[in-house]
Amino acid sequence: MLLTRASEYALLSIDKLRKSDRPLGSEHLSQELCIPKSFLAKILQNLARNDILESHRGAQGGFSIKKNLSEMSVYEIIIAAEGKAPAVFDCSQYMQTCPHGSIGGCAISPFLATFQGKVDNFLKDLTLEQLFNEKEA
Amino acid sequence: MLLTRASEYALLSIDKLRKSDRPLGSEHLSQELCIPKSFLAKILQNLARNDILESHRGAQGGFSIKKNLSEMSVYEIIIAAEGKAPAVFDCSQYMQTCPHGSIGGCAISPFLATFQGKVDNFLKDLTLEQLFNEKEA
DNA sequence: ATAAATTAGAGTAAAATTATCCGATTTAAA
DNA sequence: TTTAAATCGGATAATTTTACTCTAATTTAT
Repeated sequence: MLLTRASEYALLSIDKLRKSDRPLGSEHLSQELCIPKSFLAKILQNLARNDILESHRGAQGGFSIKKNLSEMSVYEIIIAAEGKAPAVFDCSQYMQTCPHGSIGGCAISPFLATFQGKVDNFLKDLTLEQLFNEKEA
Repeated sequence: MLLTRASEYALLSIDKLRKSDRPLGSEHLSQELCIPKSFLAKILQNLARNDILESHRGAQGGFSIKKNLSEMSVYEIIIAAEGKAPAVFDCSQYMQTCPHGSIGGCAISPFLATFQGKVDNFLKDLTLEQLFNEKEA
């Protein structure tokens, strides 16, 4: 409900790209990471469309990192990779059908909205630099 | 990959139970919350098995809250409701099949483990009391 | 006793994710 | 300017996960 493989593949690709001084193609990345090529290509395209990566078409093309890692939050990677904001719960589907309305949506159960907000803040504050550079405990 | 409706239903049920002075049955909760009865019953059972709720069998039975809200973390609710710890990514599936091993598991891509750890800490530090009582901004 | 309620597990249906395919377009380099 | 490398995009198929159902047994207050 929150993160799928698209985000995982995105992070793994970015990790490879940040270590490379030249653009890497989806073919190359898919082989090294053992990710289906066409699927990865689509994810990389999404990242490029959201200004996280830069795409270089044509021969010797590929993708390279566009922004500084410290300026990239996990939150925006997820949005780009999955095509939508990470939703903890789908808290809008009930309103119409539930007569009592006691479950209905984050508006009526505000603590769900509180939860979502806390998750959002957590993901927005978490930069890629933190992920990649942090020493393990 | 992280949270499903089971967790959502668990939280909504707990919110109802905390406001009631007597046990509420799965039938009652399912109607008020518009959640399928059999499905909810299973979730409540799991919560009871993990000492989050107390089950009262027989006539006039139902479920009641066992612990103090300030002692319950969202993390343990999730584990009880979903039957397993919340995994950000399934970072162990590659090792065997990927010849390069460059993706393989959190051990080889330690930043995935870092990410998982940060999410775990976030969820463990978040108590139900915080969720239910916090004023919205 | 009886009715209300939990307990348990297997099985099914629906939805989302993951992946593939194919052709078109772009572009660097020979 | 030809060629090959690479991205792009839409449709669709396969797989996995989630969500839910059904049936039946067990427990227990009244």
